[in-house]
Amino acid sequence: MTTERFLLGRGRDRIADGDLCALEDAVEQVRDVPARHLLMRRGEPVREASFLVDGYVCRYLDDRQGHRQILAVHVPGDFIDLHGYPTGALDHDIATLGPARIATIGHARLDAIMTHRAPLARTLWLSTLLDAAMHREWIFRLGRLGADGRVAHFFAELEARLMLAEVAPDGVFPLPMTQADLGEACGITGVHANRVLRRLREEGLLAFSGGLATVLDRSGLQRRGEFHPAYLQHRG
Amino acid sequence: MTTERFLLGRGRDRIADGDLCALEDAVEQVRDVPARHLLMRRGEPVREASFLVDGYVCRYLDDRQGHRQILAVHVPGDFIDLHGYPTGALDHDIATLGPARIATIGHARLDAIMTHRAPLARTLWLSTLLDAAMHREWIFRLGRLGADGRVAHFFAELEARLMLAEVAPDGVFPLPMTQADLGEACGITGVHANRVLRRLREEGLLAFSGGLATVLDRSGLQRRGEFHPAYLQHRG
DNA sequence: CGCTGGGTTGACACTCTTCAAATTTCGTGG
DNA sequence: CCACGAAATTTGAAGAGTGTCAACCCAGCG
Repeated sequence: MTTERFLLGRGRDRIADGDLCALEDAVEQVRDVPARHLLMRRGEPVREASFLVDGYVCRYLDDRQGHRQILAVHVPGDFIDLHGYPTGALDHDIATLGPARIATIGHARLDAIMTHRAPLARTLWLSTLLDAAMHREWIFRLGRLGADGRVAHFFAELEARLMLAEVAPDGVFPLPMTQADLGEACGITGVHANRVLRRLREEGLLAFSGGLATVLDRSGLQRRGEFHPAYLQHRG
Repeated sequence: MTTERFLLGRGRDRIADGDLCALEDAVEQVRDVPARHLLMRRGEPVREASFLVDGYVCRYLDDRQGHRQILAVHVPGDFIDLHGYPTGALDHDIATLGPARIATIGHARLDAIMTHRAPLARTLWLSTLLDAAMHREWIFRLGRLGADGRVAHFFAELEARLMLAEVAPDGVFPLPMTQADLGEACGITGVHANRVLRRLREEGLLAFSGGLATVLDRSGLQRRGEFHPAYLQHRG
């Protein structure tokens, strides 16, 4: 991997140029993965870290009847399995939503970075802490909000993250999820997700159809989902 | 702080003796905090890491009407705000449940540990990753389970963690939470938590009264909550 | 063309919340 | 040790929210 600047988004401008180059040089492979493709299975040993260059990826757990609970949705610029670096394994599955481009960095090369580039090491730690912060917001979403609020919060978060990643600055972004997927993220059924989306559209907050999300009223959507973007801005 | 061995639980035996001593020597203060006491407020700068020696502590977010969503419950042996070390601030509040004893280590001393003790640094990272893994289980609990399953999962997790921390090896443990608190952790009302507890007791799975939890049927409780303890055992 | 997967809608059952009141437990001061 | 007040628990009844099941529609695609 040469100096191709694939590293987008999340905190890119907080990383020193030298560290950024080191990270990009450590990339061993960039591959394209089709939609709805299982990337990593729970329990399998992880030997490399995957960085999402383009597309959408989700992590999920299955319940006893095989119904998924989506735990996180990743956007371009995210490491999707960095927590598998210190632990060596994952406790959940990871799959693409739409087609995705993924860059991988072997754990051995991360070892070298960890020992020789302390500031970058801390940045990688921060990245996993941001994941945890988003997990906490998902807990809040599922625990305290009704169906409408959950969906509103979900889209508000996604839009805020895409904005920070400088992917979709205008409130319109593609999202290759079905209404059933949305339900699996928000803890509701696909049928109910449909009714919720209709209400949010009628209220002039959000339109989502054909895999394209359009935020019609950002502050209204955030209010509806009790969404406060502060947790996305880690000081580091 | 001398060599008093206050470091309990979580992965203690995975830490080299030298590193363990370094950590214990870094402790600057040990203090006792009364029950229902706010320890840290969202947004405030964090200058030290807190380690829970004894007692129970919870982290939570408030919704617009001031209702809490409990995000995590900490047991003896947990760092409760290690994620505030790389970030410098917290995005949620932390409070004691019952009376607690807390040891603090200044971030400056952690800096020294991070640079001179790479294996310990990785252990600290692992500790925050275990937090994230528990967050994911809470997402699953709230997203996929009904009220009975959520409460069962909550107690199953707590019992498993206390067992790993070698605090309550017999399935009986104190838990200074009211039924309303339990509801705030499981995303249900306190009234409903009461009815759920009665059902679980009638099914012979769990008894919880007067701040004392008794697991009557461990495997039954785990089945009821679809709880699989694998995620608690990080390989590291 | 017909098939298939996703989206949409309606009717009904069930879970959980809400509100209210009664009861028990617990801490505290007398 | 008792009395008292506050907090927590318990129970009932009614209503809102969500799930379930079934049917139908629509677009894309072989």
